[in-house]
Amino acid sequence: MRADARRNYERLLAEAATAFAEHGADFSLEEIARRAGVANGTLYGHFPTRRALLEALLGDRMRALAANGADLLDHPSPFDGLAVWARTAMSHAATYRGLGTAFMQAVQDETAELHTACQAVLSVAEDLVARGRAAGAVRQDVTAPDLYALINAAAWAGEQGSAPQGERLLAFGLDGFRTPS
Amino acid sequence: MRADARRNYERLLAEAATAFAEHGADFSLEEIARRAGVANGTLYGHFPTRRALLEALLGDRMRALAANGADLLDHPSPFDGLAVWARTAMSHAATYRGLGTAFMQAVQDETAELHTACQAVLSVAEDLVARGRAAGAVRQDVTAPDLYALINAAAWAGEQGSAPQGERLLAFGLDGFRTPS
DNA sequence: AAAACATATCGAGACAGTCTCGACTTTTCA
DNA sequence: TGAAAAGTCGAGACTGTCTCGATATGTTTT
Repeated sequence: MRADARRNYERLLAEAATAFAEHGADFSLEEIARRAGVANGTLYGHFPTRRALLEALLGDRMRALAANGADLLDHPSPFDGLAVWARTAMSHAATYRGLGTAFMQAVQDETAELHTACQAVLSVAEDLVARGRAAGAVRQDVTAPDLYALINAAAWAGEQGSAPQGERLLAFGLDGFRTPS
Repeated sequence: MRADARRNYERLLAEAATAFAEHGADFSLEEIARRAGVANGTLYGHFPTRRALLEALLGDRMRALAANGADLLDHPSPFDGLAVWARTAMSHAATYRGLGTAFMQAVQDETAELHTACQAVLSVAEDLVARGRAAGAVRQDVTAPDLYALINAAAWAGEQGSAPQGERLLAFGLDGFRTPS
């Protein structure tokens, strides 16, 4: 990769990160290019789609999230392990406004840049849920997609209303996953 | 209201209803005007904003939903009354893709055309939740905004994934609202 | 150091959408 | 019938997405 290309690439990522954080994940790409001091064709050269840009920004963190979930399979309480991970995952999904939507779409769209990362997350969710079910702490009818949907829906609610509202929703949902005593 | 104006108004509403149902609530207004055989200025004359159009399409149903909730205050089981209403509310919010978002925003934005209708719905939610709490069927820390957020978040999840996924999320969330036994 | 090559960048332009506004047309009713 | 009121039209200003050929820049070779 040429030196100037690398420079522009980094600059674009940096501007995108702050713009998305402040204004949501559907902020104008044209404006991001402008802020990075680059023509918009250059932006599209590096990131053919908005999702490619998101993958570049979030891919590592998504993979870290999957790893973190794998670690929590050792947690003394299967239920708490799952709950802790779910809260972490939700705060990831709340990094930028609009991310929950992107994650829900990416997991279904094979061609999405984020697809692989989302699959990894879903697979960890499956492991955590399976462990909870096996331990009798989680209802038998709870599935990994349920957990994934809950996490993203709670993040979405947090974006729409207030962050605490999202957290409350997650907490109630997780309690709904519990085996009734 | 002039006869031709009324005709155009109705025609626009009809086209909007089918277009929104098929393509979601952010379908092009320009295209709706075209389908109604009217210039786009005419559409904007009748409905200054997209939300005004949504209010015209959904206002009555929202008010009916509030009335329905009031009736359910008589339900033999406070919890089931709330649950039945929540399911109805969710299927309302799933009428068009993108509606959950509109409802969440409308309840906060005083100037939104849907604001009053959403307030009415929220107020019924409050009554249903209060009754459940009083009967000991619903956790003391559950609030009307929690219920409203759950309904719309579940509708959102249904849009993103599949409708059954949305219903599952609602069911788990409602179970999370239950007083633990 | 300059030529030759590969790589990036630029920015105009095609396209779609939102929204406004002044010129024009239709309805209404006195 | 003919104003006045009411409504409609559609061009045009604006923002955004995305593409592509001309141009410029960095890198490698001689």
